[in-house]
Amino acid sequence: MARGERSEEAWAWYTAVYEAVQEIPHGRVTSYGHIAKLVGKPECPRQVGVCLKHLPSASSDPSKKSATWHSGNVPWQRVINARGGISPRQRGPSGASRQAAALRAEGVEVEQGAMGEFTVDFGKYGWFPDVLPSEARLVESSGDEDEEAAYHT
DNA sequence: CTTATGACCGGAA
DNA sequence: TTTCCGGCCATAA
Repeated sequence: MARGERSEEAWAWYTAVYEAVQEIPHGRVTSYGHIAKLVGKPECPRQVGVCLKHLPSASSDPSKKSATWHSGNVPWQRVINARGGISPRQRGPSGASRQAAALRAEGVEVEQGAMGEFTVDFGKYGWFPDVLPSEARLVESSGDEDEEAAYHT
């Protein structure tokens, strides 16, 4: 592929990830892997983390909204790992604790293990739709030959 | 230029 | 149960 194609592809990837993250309801959480699956790249959960790492901080100055995506409009804190835990950043624990605090602020119970690791109960707060709500709307109007799968808790 | 390593995951051993 | 491995690709050294 052409070199110029790379950046364009990357932009699409970042956009898809950020939009998917924005669909996570308030007070719920999901995993990197699930976001990756929702955007069509189930084998790239790692790159989801890369996107969030690159997510700029929200500008406290409203007149200076340079970036479309930032921590003010993308609920990055609702994305945790598949084990239901907040992975400790390499850069120090402040990031993880900040994420835990952000989740608690919206009503999510975050427990802390003996090792200082933060965990969330997916049984209570997990959000794992088969497809994005925006896409699910399209499925609704399609043929209903597909039998509704039994869904139990 | 080449390696190594991540805000990761699922399956195999 | 645990550990290991391949895959993805942006960055750092």
